[in-house]
Amino acid sequence: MKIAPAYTIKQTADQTGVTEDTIRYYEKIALLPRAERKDNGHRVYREEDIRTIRLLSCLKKTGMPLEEMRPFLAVSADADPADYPELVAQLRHHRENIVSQIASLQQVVDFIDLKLDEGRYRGECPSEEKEGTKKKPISPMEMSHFSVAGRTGKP
Amino acid sequence: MKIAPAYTIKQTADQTGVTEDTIRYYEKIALLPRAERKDNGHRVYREEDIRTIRLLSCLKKTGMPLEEMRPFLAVSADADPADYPELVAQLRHHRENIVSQIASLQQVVDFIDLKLDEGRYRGECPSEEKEGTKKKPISPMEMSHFSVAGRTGKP
DNA sequence: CCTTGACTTGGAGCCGACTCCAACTTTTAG
DNA sequence: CTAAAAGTTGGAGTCGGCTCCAAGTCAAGG
Repeated sequence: MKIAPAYTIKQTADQTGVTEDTIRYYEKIALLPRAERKDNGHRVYREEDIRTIRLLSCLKKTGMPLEEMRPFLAVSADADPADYPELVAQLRHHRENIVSQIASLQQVVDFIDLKLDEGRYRGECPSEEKEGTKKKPISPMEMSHFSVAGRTGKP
Repeated sequence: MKIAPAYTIKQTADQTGVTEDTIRYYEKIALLPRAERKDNGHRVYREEDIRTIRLLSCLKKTGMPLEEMRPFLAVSADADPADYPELVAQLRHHRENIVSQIASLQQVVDFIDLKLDEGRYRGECPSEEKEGTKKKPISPMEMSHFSVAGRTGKP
């Protein structure tokens, strides 16, 4: 039998980058299962809990609302996903979302790169083309957004 | 001179997937520049505006707070980024964030795939291993999160 | 024995981002 | 001429996600 290392809420907070308050909050709304307690009532966390919290934190960074994280926890927790076909569907659905989010993000990165490069070798010629006229035929990878009105409400 | 197509706020909302209310709200907080008006006071949007709104929407999906989007608008709007070194720094900073977000998301996708596969060819043997025991040595690409306690508070 | 510190709880308050509303004007259709 | 549709404004309300108390418990140190 090996000793399972245990952590206080503070240590857990430090390790995950999620505040104690937030961890308690997640437990309150049952996003996290009720943590095991010591005799004195203090919460005890294990490695797995920390991994879960990190997963939540990671999902959160991607803008996912807490409610949508529940399916992940269900799978993460114990479940054999195959037991819950509905859950599997949800997961697949989320996978799609995330994949398309990655695409979105990649576009934003491209956008930034484009803008940064653009600035780099365009030596401040007084461009006065009024509006909407593309200044330069940019790479085939334009894809979507960017480049907007000249009317920015500047004096 | 070619005719620049113009859109109502409703059309704009439809095209961007952002509600009219939200568009007005963005204008109110000056996240969008004050839209041009017709004689009757109605807002008029152009292609560029629509692109901008889509960019906002895209950034929002990634969980970015509205305030952090302002630099993007500045660049998107008119600016030669090179003129504003501070802005360039911000952009680079955001680029980093986004790249690491992509990595996070990729991990989540891997996580899902792993879980889905796991379920696929594990044919429902009555697993009763109590807790935390990894059921199977999984791929070298474990990387981070997932797999959590068996204590999920389920009846 | 008393303080300090790390924890507990319940609940209040806060901020960001909408979302909804009432009151109003204008345009279009019948 | 009236009514419906689509817009305007300012402001209030809502909701998610924390964040911050106050009051209390317990454990160890001086």
